[in-house]
Amino acid sequence: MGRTRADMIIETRAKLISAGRRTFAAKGYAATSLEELTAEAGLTRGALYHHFDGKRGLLEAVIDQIDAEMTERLLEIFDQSESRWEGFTNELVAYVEMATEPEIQRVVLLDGPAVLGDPSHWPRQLTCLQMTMGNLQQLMEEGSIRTVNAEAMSHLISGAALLGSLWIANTSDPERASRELVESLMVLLSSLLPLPQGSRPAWP
Amino acid sequence: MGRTRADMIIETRAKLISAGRRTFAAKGYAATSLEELTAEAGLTRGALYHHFDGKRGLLEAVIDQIDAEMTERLLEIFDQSESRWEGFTNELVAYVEMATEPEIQRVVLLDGPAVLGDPSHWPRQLTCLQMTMGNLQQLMEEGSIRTVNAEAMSHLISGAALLGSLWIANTSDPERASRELVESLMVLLSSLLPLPQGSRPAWP
DNA sequence: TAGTTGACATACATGATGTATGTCAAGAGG
DNA sequence: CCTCTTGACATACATCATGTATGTCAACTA
Repeated sequence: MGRTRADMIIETRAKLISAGRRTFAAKGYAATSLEELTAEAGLTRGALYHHFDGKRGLLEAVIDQIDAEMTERLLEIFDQSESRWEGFTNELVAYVEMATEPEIQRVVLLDGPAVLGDPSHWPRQLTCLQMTMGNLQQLMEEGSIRTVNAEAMSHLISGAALLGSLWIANTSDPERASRELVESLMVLLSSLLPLPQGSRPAWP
Repeated sequence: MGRTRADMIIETRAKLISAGRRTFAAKGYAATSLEELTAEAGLTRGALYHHFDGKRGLLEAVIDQIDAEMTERLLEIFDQSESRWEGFTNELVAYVEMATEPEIQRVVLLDGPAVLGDPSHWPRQLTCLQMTMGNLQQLMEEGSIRTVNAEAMSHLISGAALLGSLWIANTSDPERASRELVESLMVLLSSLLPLPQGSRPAWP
């Protein structure tokens, strides 16, 4: 009933990931020293190199954990929505607001792609993005939205949300920016709704 | 008529920026050694630290130069278009395709934001982004598109284009992905066109 | 109880950045 | 034409970060 060995391992990994989240978010990946990161966790670099594949490996683990939390939060929001379309849009709005949090923005959205490359090719690619694409496909099958290429469209939409969040977080009045961005986002998303026959004007 | 001193300086800076473009694009910012970068330019790190504010400073200069070239190419495309709306969309399509080039993608779109932060707050913020916003405002004044917040919308659109390009460049069939992405992008942009009265259905 | 595994710490080698100092040619002035 | 000063660039040095190799001691196994 005392601390078994496996428990210690789990605890150590958790401490390292936790310190990683704090330090990466506060100082950025490049400016983070593993020495002080591990010291903050009450460990040494030896532990880190034993459990993870170096600095990169820790970043991957940190991003995985943050992504899991994001997914959970988004799923909850989706479940509380009335329709699938409403859930889809609510999720995106929530995503934009979440992406304003420094931990997510700095670690997942800025350093992540720079260090690990294209998010859609990560080992465990961002579950949030997959949710967006899945929703699009379901909505198309339901006939709730127009037929488009779900993959391409989901990348466009998540990209819009990403840069939008970056803008919000760095503006002097984030509240106002957030409202304006969500409003504009809904305009863009409205193009997914099915067209009444012939109602769309030809481009000027 | 011989090499004057000012000419040498310009030449040296150009050599450093040129080497920076190559090396940053090929190996990424973090993995680039200033020693080999300057050696490739036939110089030493002393020259670099004399002319630029360290590694960051060189990156800024490199991005400035690339951005200037992008702007030039985009302006040309805009000028060859019939209407402002067509110029706007042509520009975006061209942007997506340009952002597929490794130099632009790696240096400007991945490492740039990670090292220098939010692009819209860069010392000389990306001219391309400003062009998008300017176009939106003009189109709104003309009455060619609906009234939206130009700033928010331009961030959304450029973000969509950015992540879309990232996807294209890392897919196994870039040609096909490019077509699909442009098609989806045009769907999203169609939401900017003015609505015939009451033709837009309420959301389900 | 003794032996083995492995979690983690310590020690070391390598290389990168940034800075301080040195050198030598280009331009200014008498 | 000669000297002095400026500054473009190179060299030398200090610091520090990563990664790896080695060591140690507690936990499981037989």
